[in-house]
Amino acid sequence: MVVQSNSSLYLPGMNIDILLSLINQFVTLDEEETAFVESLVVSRPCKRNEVIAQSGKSSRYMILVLSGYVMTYYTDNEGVDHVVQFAGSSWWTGDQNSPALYSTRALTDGEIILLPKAAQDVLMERHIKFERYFRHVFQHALMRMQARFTESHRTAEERYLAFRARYAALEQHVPQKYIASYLGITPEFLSKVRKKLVRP
Amino acid sequence: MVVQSNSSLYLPGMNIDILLSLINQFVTLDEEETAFVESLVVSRPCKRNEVIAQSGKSSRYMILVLSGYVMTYYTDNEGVDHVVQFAGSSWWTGDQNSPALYSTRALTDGEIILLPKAAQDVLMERHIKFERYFRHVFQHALMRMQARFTESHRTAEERYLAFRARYAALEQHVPQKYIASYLGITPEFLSKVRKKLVRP
DNA sequence: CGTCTATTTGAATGTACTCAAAAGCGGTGG
DNA sequence: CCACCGCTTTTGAGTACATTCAAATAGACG
Repeated sequence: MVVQSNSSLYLPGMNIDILLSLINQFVTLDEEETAFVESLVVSRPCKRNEVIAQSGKSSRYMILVLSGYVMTYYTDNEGVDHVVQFAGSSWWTGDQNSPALYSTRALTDGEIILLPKAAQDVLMERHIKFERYFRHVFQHALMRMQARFTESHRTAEERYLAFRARYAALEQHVPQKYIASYLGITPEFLSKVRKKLVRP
Repeated sequence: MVVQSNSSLYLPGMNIDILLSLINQFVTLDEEETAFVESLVVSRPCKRNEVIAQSGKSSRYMILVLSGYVMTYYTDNEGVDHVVQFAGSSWWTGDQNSPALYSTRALTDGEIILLPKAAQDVLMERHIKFERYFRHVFQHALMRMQARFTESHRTAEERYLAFRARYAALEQHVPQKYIASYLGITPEFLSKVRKKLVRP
């Protein structure tokens, strides 16, 4: 009997390779280093709407998306969620703050790698290559965040068009209300912006 | 004859010590490493309104403020400046992008250390301690930028009150129009916010 | 199929902006 | 020392962008 399924097959050994090839684009790991990072990370599938990491917890992770999409968000004092970042395949997300300010939730079924914060510290401590790699990751995350901040000074319509251009693939998978949240506007207003773009 | 001056005396040798003690709070430099960093940085005074680094240039610097205040800003398509960051004593500023997106300008007379981007790369390449130190700097800059982004969702009045609480010392030295720019509002509106706070 | 959530639509409102003009303030030269 | 100039800040009126609230419609999932 053949089991039919839309979800991709889960093959533990294979997934770590995506992480290794990402790191190897920037530094070259030897056998010991490769084995070391493999021993510290956890690769696992995740289901749509699953909360992968919760704000307020002391357990923090760097999260690498292997397939599917996730979003990282915070919840303000009035209980409203604000999306900080979307992440697709080969993107890191997570939260450096302790306790964590942000939560991460799966937007689609997919697969992720979890690197616990303590394990990341051990990696960086033990091998300079990991220190270098994560310096690179943080440096680029900083630049992206600065760009995001800069964009927030433009109008909602401009931000939406820029979002579309950049994350075309995401729009298929993400409810509009989360896109509105990412853009910093209400779902109602995003609906009006979209309407105006179709027939101005 | 005695020359009178408000500006502090400029003593070349002494200034680097502030940089070294900053780094040594996080890693411990030996003699060679200390000499190496000393050989790569430039310490110099800066004058009010002087442009220390210019956007669009390929020459980029990490800038450490020793005394006085500086601001880092970008200029949008309409020619309007937007303040990204203020920096006071012991704060790093600068721009990782190439070519640079941001400019840095002195708000008061003061002293700064310039670390050219290429020199920073050499430092990080040669000694793991610098790699580690700057990873730490970037990681924290990222968290501050995330916090700044988060704040941008609150009202102008809330942002102004938060700014005041956090940068009380700065308010003395910075024209209101730059504070307005930092807060993402017009100078006119900041004036109205302030008026309302005095007599609501 | 029915229920629950997401999206659309409209009206009223609020927050912040633009433009214009007046008032305040600081530095400079006579 | 004062008067003037340029720049910053204040003030007001009118406007634009985005929100809130309410209700109707559309979609998704069990």
